[in-house]
Amino acid sequence: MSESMQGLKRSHRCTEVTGANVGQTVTVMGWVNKSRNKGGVIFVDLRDRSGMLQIIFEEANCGAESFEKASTLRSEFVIAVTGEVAKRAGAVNDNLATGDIEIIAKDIRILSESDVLPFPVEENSKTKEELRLKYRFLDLRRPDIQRNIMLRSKVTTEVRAFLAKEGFLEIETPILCKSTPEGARDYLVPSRVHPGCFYALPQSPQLFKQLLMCSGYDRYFQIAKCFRDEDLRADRQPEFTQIDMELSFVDIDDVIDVNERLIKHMFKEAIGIDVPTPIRRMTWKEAMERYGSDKPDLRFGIEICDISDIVKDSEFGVFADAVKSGGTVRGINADGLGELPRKKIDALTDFVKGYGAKGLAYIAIASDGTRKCSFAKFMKDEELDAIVEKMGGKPGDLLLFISDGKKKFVLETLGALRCHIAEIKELTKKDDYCFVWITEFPLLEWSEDENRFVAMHHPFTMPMDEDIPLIDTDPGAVRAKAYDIVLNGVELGGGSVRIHQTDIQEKMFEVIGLTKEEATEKFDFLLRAFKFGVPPHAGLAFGLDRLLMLMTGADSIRDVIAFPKIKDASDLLSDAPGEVAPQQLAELGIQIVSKDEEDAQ
RNA sequence: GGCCCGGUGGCUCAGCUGGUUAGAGCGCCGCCCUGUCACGGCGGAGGUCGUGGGUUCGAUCCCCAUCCGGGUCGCCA
Repeated sequence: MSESMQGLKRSHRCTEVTGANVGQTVTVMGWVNKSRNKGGVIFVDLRDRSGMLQIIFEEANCGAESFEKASTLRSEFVIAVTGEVAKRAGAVNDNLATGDIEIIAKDIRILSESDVLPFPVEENSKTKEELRLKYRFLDLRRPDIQRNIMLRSKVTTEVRAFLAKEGFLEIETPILCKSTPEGARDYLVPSRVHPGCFYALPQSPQLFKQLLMCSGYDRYFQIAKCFRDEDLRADRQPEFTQIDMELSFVDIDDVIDVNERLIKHMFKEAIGIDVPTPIRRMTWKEAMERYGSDKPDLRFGIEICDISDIVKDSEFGVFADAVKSGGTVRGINADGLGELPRKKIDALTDFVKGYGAKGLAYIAIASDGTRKCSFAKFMKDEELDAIVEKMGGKPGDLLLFISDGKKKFVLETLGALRCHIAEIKELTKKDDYCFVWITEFPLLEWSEDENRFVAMHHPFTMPMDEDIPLIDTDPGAVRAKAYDIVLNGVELGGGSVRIHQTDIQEKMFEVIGLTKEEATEKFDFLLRAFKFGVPPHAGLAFGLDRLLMLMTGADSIRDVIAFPKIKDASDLLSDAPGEVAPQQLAELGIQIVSKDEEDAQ
């Protein structure tokens, strides 16, 4: 039985009723979180997005009919209650914001009933994600998820307020775009009017925001949906949201300055955290050498140490050969883990093997100073001493080493191991916010697959002024005016100063092996715009989902997105993607070729 | 595409070396209860152990395949 709310008006959300309202008559509406029937008195915890409020039903106050209705209440019924606010006659509930008051019900309407739930609507759900996502509308009722979603709204509101004050204009860019084959895989949308032609959904508004600079809008921002058809992770969804911005007549420091103030504002207003500024800056090279990552987690130390010099002439072939072949041997000191059982060390070996390492060498120093070393028989004592000394090994420490002919591989694997160790040692507190700017990224990266240099960021990224001459002589050494903002090992955002001079842009295309014709074909509209007066400009984009994940302490961005997709990019709630009618395909001029037919051709 | 983890009443889980009447807590249903808030008391219902095949006298358990979900490597300019 569902009743109408005709003639009723909600006067308060649940937690908007306070002690100041005692004696007043209020009307509240929401969901029955829980009903406790004591026989002659019925307590109902009413819930809405603001929180919880206790309603009390006694026949003497609400009459027989309402009391009878109250006795039928079950979890998640939607009700409207009119009653008088009162100080609690019984014990105060300190766990509730409204724990010292209650509503003495005079009248109740059951606006909607509910089936028995597939899982409880409660905080810290232990329910499998599969089920939660199938019933996402229920999952979204959980107070912790509601707080996440509401915080997300708070953050975007504050971003708009801050950037508007700073002179940014919010401008929308197209969702139906032209496919640009560089970078991630595009989501494609077939065109009905142009059979055989496709739009692409934007991976980011990159080219359009640069055009807006060309058009003189000066400072642009957008809360922009972006799409990438790549495999998902806990922090990657096929559609995600960026706080995207671009500024004219600026250089790196201007972008960093306004964004540090934005970060400060967001963290203060959203979660009450004071972010100290200026935020530390670290070059890409330093981050890689010390932490094995371009997004180092600086909540803990455990820095990487180079022992190549010590072992390059040793009898241990694995180490010596790695150095001789142009590689390196490096280690980290997992201090305090010297007594780690063999099984756990083997687990660490399996961990690095997951990254492709052939093995993990170790020196375990027991608390009495005795060493267990996986490569002791190949090493002279003085060599081992030198290694331990260089790495600051003390009794109780565990020294772990990786060697390989490729330095990048050694650093990245140790970088991952370093974070893994920190997790084991529980060094990563979620409310410890360690920001760092990573700067001076390489402009170019050598691609083994394509046997050419490719742009590390994108081909419009400006080289550092002093490195411009190197483009012709040593392209791999050129540093870019690119920067990432990193928080607790997560790449929160990134950007760059863009090239606005034709000669540098042409050089850039040349070095990545793009002919003038190819460049024109791929980036025609941007290059055309650049002929007609282009201001120096630079920009940055934050991953809003990751930002919220870190602010809320969620383990996955799925917990801060209202309707996320699962690992295979489908949606368990709506069942997207789905097949479409043959008629729809015919209109689009699309023919589905089955696997068998494809093989036959 | 590779590797790892999981799938047992509505939910969360246990189930040893293959033989159990397949259990527990919560939830659900019924009755009782006027100060509960993890309410309480009494009683009750509810399971093709993801699916298919195999081994075996016998499979929730072992093997193979497959589906579903999670993590991760590759991938993500």
